[in-house]
Amino acid sequence: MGRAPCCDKANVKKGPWSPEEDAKLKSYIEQNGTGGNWIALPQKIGLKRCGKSCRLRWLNYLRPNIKHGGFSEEEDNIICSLYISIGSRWSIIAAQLPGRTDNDIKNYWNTRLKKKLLGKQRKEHNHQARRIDGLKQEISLMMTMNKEAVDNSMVLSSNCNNTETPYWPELPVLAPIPYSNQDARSLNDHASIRRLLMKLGGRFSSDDESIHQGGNMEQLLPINVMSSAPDVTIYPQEGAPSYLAATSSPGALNNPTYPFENPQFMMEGSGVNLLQGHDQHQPNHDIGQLVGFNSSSHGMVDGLEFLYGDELYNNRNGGEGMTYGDMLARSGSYSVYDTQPVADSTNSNYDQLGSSFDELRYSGGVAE
DNA sequence: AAATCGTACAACCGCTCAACC
DNA sequence: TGGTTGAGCGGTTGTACGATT
Repeated sequence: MGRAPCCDKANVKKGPWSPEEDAKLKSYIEQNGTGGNWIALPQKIGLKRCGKSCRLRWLNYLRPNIKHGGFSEEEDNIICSLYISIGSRWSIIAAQLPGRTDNDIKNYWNTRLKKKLLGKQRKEHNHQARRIDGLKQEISLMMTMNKEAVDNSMVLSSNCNNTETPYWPELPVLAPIPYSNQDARSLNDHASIRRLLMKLGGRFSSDDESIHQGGNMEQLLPINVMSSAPDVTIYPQEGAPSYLAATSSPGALNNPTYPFENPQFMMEGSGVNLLQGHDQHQPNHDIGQLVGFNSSSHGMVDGLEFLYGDELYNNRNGGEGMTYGDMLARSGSYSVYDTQPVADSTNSNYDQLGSSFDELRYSGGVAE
């Protein structure tokens, strides 16, 4: 039994709005406001439209000071930055861009910005494939370097459109970030894009994917992470949900108030590693030992085909064994993890672990 | 010139949340 | 306290239009 429809679908007009309809709606709202009831509004003004449709039309098109198209570089950067930080919460992103609507930004992201980044990513992948050997040496070198040296080797750019280096937008996130189950749902769907953004030059940590897959960080096996670059760790304030803990982007290092002006958060300074487990002194293991890449039980890399290239993706689907370490090496990304071994990939915790590792500890950004 | 394809954007759908009764 | 309802949100679809074949 579904919920009752918000209006009589049979007597409601759908499709594009006519100028007459626009004029009716606009003039009424400008004179009387919405009256706090969108459902009743169309009847009041004699429009054969659903109230939801009226609301959308007003918010996305008729409202004063709405801008359409012509996104600036700065707006691109803000969108990228916020997407990395909070995912596809378009309404929050829109709140940071005066005159832009969530729908507009969503469309812009899906039709242009995402493709722009994907195109760049493909270029990078081809380039990186040629330096795999060197990369492996680089990884072991990096592991022995002190933190400052590693940090210096990271090329961080504030420009999304920079085609020469991986980028990480350095713009501050200004919005308070409310969180809800609904938010978690939406975050899941764009995880692969965020991975792309991470790979393009930054690091990102989030446990949201594990949450909406039914996971609970406290239920997971201890996971320890030793990141090779300084991070800022955000701790939820007492009383805030534990899943609010997140590691900021390197861009945050430039902004002492990053990432959220949100009383739910407190922040410890740079150079603090993300420690999600209990024992931070475990030896480092290749995560490939932990997460077999030929498992069919979990879509750990679903959606990553564009990130790692078709060949890689096909290998995985073809059942060829490939470790996560291999994947990292081939993709030109690397990470240094502390983990607890998992004996069996069919373990019931596997799904949770896979997604959690994937989200929590993916890091990228190899300096050219 | 017609058909096909790709892109951009408007609009719709279904869901969650919160207010209200 | 539980049910109902409207608002708001994000994902998806539909369509117009320009580019390409």
